[in-house]
Amino acid sequence: MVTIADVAKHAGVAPSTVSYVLTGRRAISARTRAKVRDSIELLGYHPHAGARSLASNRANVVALVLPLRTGVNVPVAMRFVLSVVTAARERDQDVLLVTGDQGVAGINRISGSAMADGLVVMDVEMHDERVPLLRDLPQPSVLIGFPADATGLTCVDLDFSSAGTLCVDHLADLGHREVALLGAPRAVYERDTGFAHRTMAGFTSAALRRGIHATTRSCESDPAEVTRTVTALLAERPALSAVVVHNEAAISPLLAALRTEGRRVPEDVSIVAICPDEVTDRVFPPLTSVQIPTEDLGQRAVELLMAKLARQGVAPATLLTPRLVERGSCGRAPLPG
Amino acid sequence: MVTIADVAKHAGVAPSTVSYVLTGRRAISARTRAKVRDSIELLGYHPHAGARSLASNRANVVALVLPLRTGVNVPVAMRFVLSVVTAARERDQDVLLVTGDQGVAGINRISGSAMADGLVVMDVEMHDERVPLLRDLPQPSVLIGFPADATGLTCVDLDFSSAGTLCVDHLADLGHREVALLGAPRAVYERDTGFAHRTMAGFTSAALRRGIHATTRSCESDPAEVTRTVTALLAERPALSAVVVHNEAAISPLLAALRTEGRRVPEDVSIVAICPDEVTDRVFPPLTSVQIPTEDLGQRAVELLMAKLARQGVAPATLLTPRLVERGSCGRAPLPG
DNA sequence: CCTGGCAATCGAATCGCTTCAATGTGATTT
DNA sequence: AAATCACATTGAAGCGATTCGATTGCCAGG
Repeated sequence: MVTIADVAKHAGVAPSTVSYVLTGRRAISARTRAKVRDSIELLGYHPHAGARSLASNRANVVALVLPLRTGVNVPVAMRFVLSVVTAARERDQDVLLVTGDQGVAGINRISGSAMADGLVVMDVEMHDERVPLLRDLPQPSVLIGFPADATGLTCVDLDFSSAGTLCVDHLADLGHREVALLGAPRAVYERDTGFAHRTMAGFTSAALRRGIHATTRSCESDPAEVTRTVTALLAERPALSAVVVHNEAAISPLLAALRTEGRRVPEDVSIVAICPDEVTDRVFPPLTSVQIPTEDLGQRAVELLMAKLARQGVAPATLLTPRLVERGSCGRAPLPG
Repeated sequence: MVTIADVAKHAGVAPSTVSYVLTGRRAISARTRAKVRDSIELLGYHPHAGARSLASNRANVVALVLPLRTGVNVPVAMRFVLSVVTAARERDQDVLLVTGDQGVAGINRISGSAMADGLVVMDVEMHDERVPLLRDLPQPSVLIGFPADATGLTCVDLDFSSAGTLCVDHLADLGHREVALLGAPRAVYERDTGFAHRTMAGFTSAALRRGIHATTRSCESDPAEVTRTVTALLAERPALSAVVVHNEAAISPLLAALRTEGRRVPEDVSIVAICPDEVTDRVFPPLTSVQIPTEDLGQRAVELLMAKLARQGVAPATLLTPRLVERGSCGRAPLPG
């Protein structure tokens, strides 16, 4: 193994000088810097991560805590993971993957052993057992999603309440008088997941304000279940003219079910999806949607974490404003009767 | 931070004794062991990962190299990731996630800095630029998938060639005379991915041997594209009575397209899927399938890696035998005409 | 010519753990 | 009672980086 001493010897300088060239924490003359860089290149030197972390108290590793619970949409979760990894790498951090079942014990282990300098925590529930723990961890953390009590934490999320509102307003503006929300699987609501509840709250309160009728339904990811749910919904609410779908796995089956029932989109039923952009494009017809900016959220989370690591103050809450993109799956409400 | 010295003082022993209790590398009396364990518990001690890795040359970290290329099915990839993480944790290893774009540079960095003791490499191509690199890395590695030249490497995979054969034999036994393979997206073949080619080879050679007609088609993941591909296929091959689908994303759209075309499963068309079990259950009708044992593969990969780390010899190639599970999507071939 | 100040570089201590040679301690054998 | 042995434990030397105070060389100002 090539050590810093080898590089130093080869370049004819002291080890500390090599270190300063690498970290840039002290001024080093251009000549020396070049010499050292050359030696590093030539010898193929990589600093030993363990040694570095021991000496500097910085591991240059971010832990990504990802409890893949039932009901979470895996491709969407993966988009977050990718954006976090990408953003982290841009800042010279590596990513340690801590998955669900490890839970609180996993966080304790990672934190206690100083494997990571900070944590990004995904899939946060309203009453998450990890939250009190994160609050008094020595390492900083950023949550993607909001728990019920976010004091002392840094959280990032889309403003799902506004997203719900935005959908209703869009549909109400088009004259719809009766709308429905096809939500996440039941399990997601039952464990009190913020984004699901908040969307629903925004949705129903906006409907109230606009004086239109709103139905909400949880919806499993199994296509057969979706079909059943949709069919039942259409039967129960004959005047229903628009559906907001906040469940990536339900989108295709929903469209198929409507086709089977002979309802055209958007002539008979308007649809707004709340999901990442990539999903809406993979489907026919393309859906008007409120975008979930996974890329952006992951990146923000890492940015905030880095800021906290640099002991800069950061906003405790970052709520991204939702944007509705029209793609033609919404039309004016059909005349009653 | 609680250090090993603190624990030692608290337990009234030498630091080295604490270390030996932790690693079990030397006999320590039951009494001392208990004392030390208590102190560890009481003080909430976690060994500093960096210090440990520096002193012992072992990071207790496995790097998972996951280039999420276009065409790979994300949920399936995630199943592998989960099984690797789970298996790793059972062996007290953590998992560092190295994603695609980092490629060769990423592997060099991880290896050079001794961040990980070994690598699990996914999504291996036939002519993968990472392969020669892995061959002379100081750290051991295990590939999930086979490159063209696997000498000097340890690889794990399902025997996809047999899987292709198995499907054809099953269908031929049922009297089918003309079958088709709906494969991975074109990009996957173009970059010479082993599993896709091998399935195809097994499929076509078995068809040849059984004297039945075989068509093969690559197939994009976009549902609209799938529909197009299927429709064209049915038009071109009017006598086609069975389809083998080796593309998770194509399954639902395929079934939908057949329904649209008025072909019943299995009365008019028999279907065999090659995919993880979870996929076949989420679909109606349940599909007869050759299972891709993601769980098993991930676990094997980690097992092999651990064996290599322990300097035990391991088989260079592990090919799991495919199993076909009947679920009722295959029937006897309809009589011609 | 000496001094003060600045920039660049060096040397040594330090981080927390593992490991190995050495030591202590009874029990067993001679 | 001395010698031997196995077992349990200790002390000190690293592992490879960072970091801080000290040192060097050089130039401007007096």
